[in-house]
Amino acid sequence: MATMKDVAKLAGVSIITVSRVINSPQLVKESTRQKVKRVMEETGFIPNQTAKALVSNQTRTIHIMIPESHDISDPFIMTLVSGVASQLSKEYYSFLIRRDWEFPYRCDGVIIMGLNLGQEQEIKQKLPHTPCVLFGQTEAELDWVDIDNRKGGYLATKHLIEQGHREIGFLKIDEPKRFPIDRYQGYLDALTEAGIPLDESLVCTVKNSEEDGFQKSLAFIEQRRMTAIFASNDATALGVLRAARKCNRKVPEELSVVGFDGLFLDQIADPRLTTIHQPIFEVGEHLAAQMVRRIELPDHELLQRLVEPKLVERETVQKKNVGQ
Amino acid sequence: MATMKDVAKLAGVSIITVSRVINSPQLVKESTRQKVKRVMEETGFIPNQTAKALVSNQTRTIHIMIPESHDISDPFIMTLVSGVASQLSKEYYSFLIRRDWEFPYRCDGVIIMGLNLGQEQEIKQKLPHTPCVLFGQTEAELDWVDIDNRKGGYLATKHLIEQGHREIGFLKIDEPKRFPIDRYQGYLDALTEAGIPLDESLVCTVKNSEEDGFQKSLAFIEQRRMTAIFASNDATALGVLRAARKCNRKVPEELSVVGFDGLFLDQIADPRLTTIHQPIFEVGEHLAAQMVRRIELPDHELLQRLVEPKLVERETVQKKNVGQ
DNA sequence: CTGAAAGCGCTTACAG
DNA sequence: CTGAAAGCGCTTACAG
Repeated sequence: MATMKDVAKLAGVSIITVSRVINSPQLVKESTRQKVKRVMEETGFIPNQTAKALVSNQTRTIHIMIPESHDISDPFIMTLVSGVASQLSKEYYSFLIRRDWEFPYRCDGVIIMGLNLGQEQEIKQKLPHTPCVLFGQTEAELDWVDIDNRKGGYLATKHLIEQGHREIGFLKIDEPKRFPIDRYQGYLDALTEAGIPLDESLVCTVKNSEEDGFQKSLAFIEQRRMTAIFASNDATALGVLRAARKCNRKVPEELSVVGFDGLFLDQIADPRLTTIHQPIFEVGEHLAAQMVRRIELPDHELLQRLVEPKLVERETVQKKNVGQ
Repeated sequence: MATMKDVAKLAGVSIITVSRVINSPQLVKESTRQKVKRVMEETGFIPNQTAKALVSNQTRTIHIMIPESHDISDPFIMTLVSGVASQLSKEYYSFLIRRDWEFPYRCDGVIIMGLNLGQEQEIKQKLPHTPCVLFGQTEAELDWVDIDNRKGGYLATKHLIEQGHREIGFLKIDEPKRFPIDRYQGYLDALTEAGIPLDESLVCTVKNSEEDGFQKSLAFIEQRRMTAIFASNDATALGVLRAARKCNRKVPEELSVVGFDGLFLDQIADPRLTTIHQPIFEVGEHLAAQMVRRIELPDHELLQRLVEPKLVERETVQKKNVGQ
């Protein structure tokens, strides 16, 4: 495999000139540049990035931090990872998945997901000299990409209101993260806009699972007289559908349901779930693009980007019946 | 960031001894080893892999070749990529996705998928000095991992036969790959075992799409008097379901259908599709594990592994009716 | 516009 | 059991 040394000798120039042709060609006289380029083609020269990395103290490798609590074979994670992989690869950065904070390898930057509220503050201590991009917005001075969860919550609730519903239950995910709060806020936004006062007895806190969605909404459905439920994600929405089946309340005729995620579960639900779709693959691409941006432009202003989710209408929402 | 030089000075040994403690500790006297290890901990020393890579001519980076004809956001590819990423990361190898054969970066090995029949022969010329692992079996002298497609085809057909079906249609994917042939062979195996002679008029060639599955099976369903169809993958099986709906043949009462893939489409089908599930995430893990194995043991014998698919029974197969 | 020289942080025969 | 020295293939002030 040809090295810069070989190319230099064949082109009758010094090794430095070859380096310049690659990294700052404008500094090299046209004719020498042509000559060097020709030799590079003839020899099939590929620069050794490892040597470059050593001298410039870069690795061209990104880590993506996925806490051990998340299953990598989950469709959400697979989609995010694929988006990151796709974009990084286009920019010729490689990456690997990291499951904890201790790690025996260096990298140029870390993409971080799954943080709890407040944990953002520790990031700078844990990774003092490493550029980071977070999946999830924060007040901290960090780069991030996030879904506009508040907008999503608003769209879901507004859709139900437009179908004539006024008694709309809300299942709030019980996790110390920001997204449940934002989705709840969006729910409030839509109610306020429509002049519907908040009935706190229609708001219920659930664990993030189909099972708890089922358990909680069982009691919930029987006690309250709501005509629609907005569940904070598709897993709990599936629980609602099961509970409705058990209570003999037909969906969507007697109960409308909207979920949030739109990755997979919405389509296997029976009936197909109307939901707010999060473009997670794109989020992964943005995370990667911002990571590379930050590495190559360390002094760039904060990179923070909100991605729009959108309503996907399927089979679980219907106009409120007159008798309902 | 501490270097080996710093550690050596603090431990009062030479830099070589530090290197030995890391790479071949058995060559170092117990007491010096302890001393060096302590200093490494105190200084939080992390070896610079880039420097190691340069001197040992390794990159600790793997490429995965996904031809441009494949969409990276397809669930099949996302699952495969995630399996590869997961396993490589455990072994501290990073990776990137490559879309063509020309590539300006070096790597320690290439995982290759999506090859057409016969293309395996060119691999060694295209990548003369790079270890490769293929997704897809071949006669060529190469490492590979594959789904046992013949076994899968056998399981699908046998399941239909056990339900009393004897006129079983087969949709053969029209691609210059090996898997359609293997699945067809499995179909023949099951027929032979049951003593059912092959009726070639029941075998139909289709493009790999829902649309062509629909078009071809339309005529197919009307002309023939088969009671069941085994489609070579879930996309074409969905086409069969649509065609059956159009011809007013109820599935599974009047027509049983089995697909192949079991990644996603099978669950969104209506009714839910009985299919042969391919464990693609695991295939990705095996590909990565074999890649690392080959790199670290270059003279190891050929690494070739067949992964078992399995039948997932859902709603599109029924016992053959007496009148059918 | 071009080049000689030092150095990035490791490993590896070779010597003792 | 331990160390001095060369070298992996690049980049980067510095000089001319």
